Amino acid sequence: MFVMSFSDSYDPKKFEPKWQAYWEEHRSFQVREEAGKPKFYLLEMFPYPSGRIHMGHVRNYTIGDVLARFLKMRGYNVLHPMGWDAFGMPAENAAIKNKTHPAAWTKENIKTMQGQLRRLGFSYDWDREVATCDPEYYRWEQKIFIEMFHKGLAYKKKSLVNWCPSCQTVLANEQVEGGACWRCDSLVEQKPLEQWFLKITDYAEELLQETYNLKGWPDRVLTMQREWIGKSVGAEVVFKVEGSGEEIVVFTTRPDTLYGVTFLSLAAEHPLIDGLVKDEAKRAELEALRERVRKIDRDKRVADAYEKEGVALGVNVIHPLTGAKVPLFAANFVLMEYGTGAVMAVPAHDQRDYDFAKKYALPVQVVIEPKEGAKKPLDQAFVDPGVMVQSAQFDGMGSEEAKQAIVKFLEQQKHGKAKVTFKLRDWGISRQRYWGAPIPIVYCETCGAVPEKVENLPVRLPLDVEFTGEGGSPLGKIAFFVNAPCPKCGEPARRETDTMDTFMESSWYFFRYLSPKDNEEPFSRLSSDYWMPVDQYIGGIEHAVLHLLYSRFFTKILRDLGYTGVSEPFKNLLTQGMVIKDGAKMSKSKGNVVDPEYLIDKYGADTARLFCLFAAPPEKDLDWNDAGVEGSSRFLVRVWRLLTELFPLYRRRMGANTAPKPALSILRGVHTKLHQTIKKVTDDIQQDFHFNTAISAIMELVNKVAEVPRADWEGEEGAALLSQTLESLVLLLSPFVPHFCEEAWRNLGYDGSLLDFPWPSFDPEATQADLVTVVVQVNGKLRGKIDLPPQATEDEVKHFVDTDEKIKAHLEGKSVVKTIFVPGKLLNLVVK
RNA sequence: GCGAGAGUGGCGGAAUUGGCAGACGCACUAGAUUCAGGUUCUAGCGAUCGCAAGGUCGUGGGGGUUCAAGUCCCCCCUCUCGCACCA
Repeated sequence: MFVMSFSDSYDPKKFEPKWQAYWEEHRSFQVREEAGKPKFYLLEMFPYPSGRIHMGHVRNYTIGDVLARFLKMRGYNVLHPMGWDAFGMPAENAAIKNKTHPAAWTKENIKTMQGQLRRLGFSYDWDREVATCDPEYYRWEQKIFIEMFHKGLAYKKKSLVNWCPSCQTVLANEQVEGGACWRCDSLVEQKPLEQWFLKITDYAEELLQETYNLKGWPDRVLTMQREWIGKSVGAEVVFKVEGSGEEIVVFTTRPDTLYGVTFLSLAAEHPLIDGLVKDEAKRAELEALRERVRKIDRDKRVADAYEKEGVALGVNVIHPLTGAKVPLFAANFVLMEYGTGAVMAVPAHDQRDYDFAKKYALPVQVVIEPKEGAKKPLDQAFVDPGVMVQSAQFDGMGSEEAKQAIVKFLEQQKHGKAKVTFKLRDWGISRQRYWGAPIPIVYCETCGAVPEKVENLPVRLPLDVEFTGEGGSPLGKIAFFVNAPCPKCGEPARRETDTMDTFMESSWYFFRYLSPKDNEEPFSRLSSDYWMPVDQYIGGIEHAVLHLLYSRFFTKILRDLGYTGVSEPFKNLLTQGMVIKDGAKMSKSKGNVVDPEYLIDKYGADTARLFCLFAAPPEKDLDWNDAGVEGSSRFLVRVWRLLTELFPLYRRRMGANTAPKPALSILRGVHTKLHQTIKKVTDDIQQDFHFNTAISAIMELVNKVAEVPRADWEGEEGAALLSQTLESLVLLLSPFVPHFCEEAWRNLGYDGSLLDFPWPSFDPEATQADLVTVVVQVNGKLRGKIDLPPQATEDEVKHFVDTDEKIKAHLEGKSVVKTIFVPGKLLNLVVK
């Protein structure tokens, strides 16, 4: 039924589609829970269906595919799903521009991109495919939202929010980068709006603590998350305003400096200011300050670029411990969003306060001195720990120790308390856009905001909508959507017209893959208990604090709602580098895009895959190089030709994993190299994903095999080794270039797929070469080399040295004072 | 400014515990095959001195430890990324 032959030249077009169809028909990558096998959940970040696959996708998914295939051959039950992050703004923009519908546009793109992924031969279980715009997907998100609402984890609040004027919608804090929109780079404005929020701050401490247990994540991602969460331990201190009942609460991380407070600074927008300042001239001055602060916001704040300035409010506050009167200022460097929007100023021990005090000639009161004695005069703030001075009963205490002591004292005196502050804010998830999952809430005159009944879910996004491109969500204009009965009292009410942030969908899609067709619940607990957590997650670094933080948060929510037993979704994370060409990230605007489909057409999918893997290790940026692609293609042609040439000598399964070490020296070399290569490829794949070195090791093996004269393969020993070598070679290459290897495997005479064969194994003893090069150095400089058995002794190497004229020349007239011998490596003679 | 990472031929990149720097590939050069080009094959390919044998230098710069440093320590420079007045 098949021909044992390598008669044809390498022509990927002829067999790549055939093998894709084979895997499909045989459901080669379909998996289910199996008790007998170790499980491995391998996940790559699912794409936004923008229209076409780009090189970044090819790289990301090829990296994942190598692992998936490798692990499958090593006996793991590998879950490797794929889906679509299908809601989002580009669909809406395209709809307006091209007079189409976001749903149609998205569906079309998914179809195209799915075809492209298939053409690359990725090993997905397509039966688990998920598209987040499917009502059967977002239905469960709505249910989870409602459960969060009931637990007080989803709530509505009016506040200043980030508004992108170009996207015409609100952005979460995580989605503002340097004051600009993460998607379109427009400058973000602040706008007061009523919005739905998720209480991620309830999980701030756990999200932070767990970062210390995520051993399989890159440090830099964990650091970014920790900084984003931004925990500060300190205290709140209450200052009474002189001549008024008002109190001002400040947050400080330096309670040890409390006796050094010489004034107080409020944020320009602090709500107490208006009540405290009656003077018209002062009010005008304040207004000018606020205007400048707003402008700074717009121009992106750069710490050093703006001088500290402020307005004296003409009001004093009372120091809670000393009773001293200290003046109150509004200052441009105090942020309303952080802490309490009010700061106690200690110029001696905080550089900002010091700068401010110098400018306005305010007193500087030292309360901590360095252990080695005070430096006078102070020309900048002293911010290090030291010894307490001028601090009443705390004098002489170490400042670190005094932090706690002073907080304790404040608590006793009821002037303050210990306090922990986070930079992390609650996650605003309302979006004033159409193409997203509806927020399942109905507003009723009498009952207020009421969640939709769970049995009525999904709240479907209406598809019959006009796209005009004019501001605002079109949902508000659709009467049959907006008008809904109150789920509680049944009276006519109005539906929420905002949709959910699309990061909601991507925060739990990896759970939905576990039972994607479940119509009882979001996903089954059983499948989650079997598959979760994701063993290896692969994707771009750009989601370090967005998607990856939200997903961690959602997982904890799902745990607390009883859906899963895991607290962290991703055990190991690999962040792959970008694809660079001509010094810049590939992008349409730069005009340096290479279309993957063009590559497949020209060279075949295997070449495209091979180049992505060979050009750089996964975590580094990949520098695109058209000539390099040629090289990868050439390598495959070369291997194919080698197989074709050697095929007549090949005898199937003759020494498949047992070929003994031959007597002939050149074959012994191949035998050693083969075992070394199996070891190296295996280690490189599973230890650090360094596929580039794995591939170069295979290239070396191929070079070695090609050097052997044909006649040397002909005896029994040679044939056994040839059998093992060729079969191992094909199996070792198969995770990287699967179509090539399946076809080669078949040509070698096998029916079916090589996926059913085990990964080659090696004999550690056989990796040891007969001879190793021992280096001879004189005074650390290389003077000679000799090939000797690895166990050669120092005396044997010295004996060689005595017979080598070149080395002897360097020893002429000198005496050896010391020798260093590293067996199998080198001999270093130190002479005088 | 703070934090993290990186700096190795013309290029992408390799180098267990410190032990032959430059694996593998690309580009390039010469030759062979073909002869229209391409493909393929052989050889060369860090710099420098030398006819050669061979020598000297060489992993951003400077110092140090060591028999031996790309690798360890100290100082400096450059680049990339992240954070950016967070009290």
